[in-house]
Amino acid sequence: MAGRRTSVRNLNRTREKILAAALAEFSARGFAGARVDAIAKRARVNKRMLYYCFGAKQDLYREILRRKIAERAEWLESTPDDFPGVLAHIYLSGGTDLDFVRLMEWEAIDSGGRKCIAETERRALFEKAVARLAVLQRKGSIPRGVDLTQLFISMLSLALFPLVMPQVIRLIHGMEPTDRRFMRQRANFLRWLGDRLAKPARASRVRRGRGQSSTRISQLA
Amino acid sequence: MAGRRTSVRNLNRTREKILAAALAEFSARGFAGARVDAIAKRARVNKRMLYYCFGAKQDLYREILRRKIAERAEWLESTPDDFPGVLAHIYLSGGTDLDFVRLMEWEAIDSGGRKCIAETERRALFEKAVARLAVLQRKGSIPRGVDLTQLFISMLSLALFPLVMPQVIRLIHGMEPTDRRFMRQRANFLRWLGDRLAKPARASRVRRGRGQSSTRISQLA
DNA sequence: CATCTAATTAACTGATCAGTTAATAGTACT
DNA sequence: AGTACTATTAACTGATCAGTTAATTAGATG
Repeated sequence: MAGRRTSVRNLNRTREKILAAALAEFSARGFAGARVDAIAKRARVNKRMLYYCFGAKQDLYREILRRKIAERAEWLESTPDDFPGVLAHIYLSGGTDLDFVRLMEWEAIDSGGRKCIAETERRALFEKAVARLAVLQRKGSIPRGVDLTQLFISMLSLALFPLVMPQVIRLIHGMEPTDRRFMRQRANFLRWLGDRLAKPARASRVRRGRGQSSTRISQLA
Repeated sequence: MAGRRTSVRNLNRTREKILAAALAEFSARGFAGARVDAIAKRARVNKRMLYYCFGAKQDLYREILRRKIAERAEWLESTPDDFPGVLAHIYLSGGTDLDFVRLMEWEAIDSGGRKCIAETERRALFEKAVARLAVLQRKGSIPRGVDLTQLFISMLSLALFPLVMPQVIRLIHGMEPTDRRFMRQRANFLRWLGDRLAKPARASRVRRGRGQSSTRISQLA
């Protein structure tokens, strides 16, 4: 009767183990490359349980995507309100989540153009993010006339690319994109870049003194 | 004796047909997802001929990668010498080659971190590209103190991201990243961005008047 | 035209893998 | 302690796929 922790049977625990294993496997190998047997083995669960809990491989995959996207829903919502800082924040909060980036990459490359998971929600999320840029633009921290859609695409590009193309980072830089030193360098650079893009204040601001974002703009190594 | 074009047997022609078909198939589905039978069918060639001409699937794949990379060797070499223009040029000349971008993406995601094809050549190519940025920096069109490695990574990010993550572009923008109108918009934006990043001239330049790159910086839709 | 080699073919093989079957063991309730 | 249901298991199945076998045919050479 009591919910002892080492119970031999516990469907919820089994479910959680499968989800964790499936995230790892799908992130590593994508849908086509993932092996149901490998997920079962990783989860230390009989293969049959995957079908018992989640139905077909395809259903499990969708569930994993759905959950990861939900987990990242606040990603673009909780961005700081100063423009230059947003870029580095997006990078550090989303562009360093390996599983997330890889799942998005598999989604991009696996399908020729099928409908995405949670399409309407994601579209709404992006729209809201662009709207927030519009606010910043009206407040004057983004120059007038800039195409905000392209700007937003560029921000995601800058934030996600390192984990999307780790081999390119390795070839150019020599470090792994997950290396803490690399991440620090990149965040610094993105702060500098954000500053550059931000509209120079009407008066003679520009040189130092904004506190929030412009700490450490030295870009030497 | 004469090499008539409609000869029933012609190994070179067979080879070319296989290479073209393999590029399409590997670009679309990656190494693991590509089907040898599908390549043969696309090429209208008996499957056995793939093995006869190229050995195993793995060998054919490497050959495709090798060729595409060689084809793109001059990609970063032939960049214009003015800084703001380089970014848009990289985008238009490499970031719109779907097969190329997809092969790089498959390379990124397929392998856990195995050695890349043509690793030393590519490293040298990237090094040279960064060195060219250093020249521009010394000439004053890139601000002092900027981390050129990070800058270069950012340029590739901005140029390649749309084709790397087409579904994101679709969700944010509504258009396909291959759409001519999208490409024009993006190139314009990248010109603006390049201008922004470039060092403002010592005197009072900044407002208009550089000719080479700053044509069309209006960013309204 | 006889012969030899290079190009091409259809049919096969063994491995791998998603999904299924059917039997078994734990748990709750009476 | 019997009954009913739920979770778990091992073993199986049919499809798919990379790679192979062995036979066949086009064309060059003498």
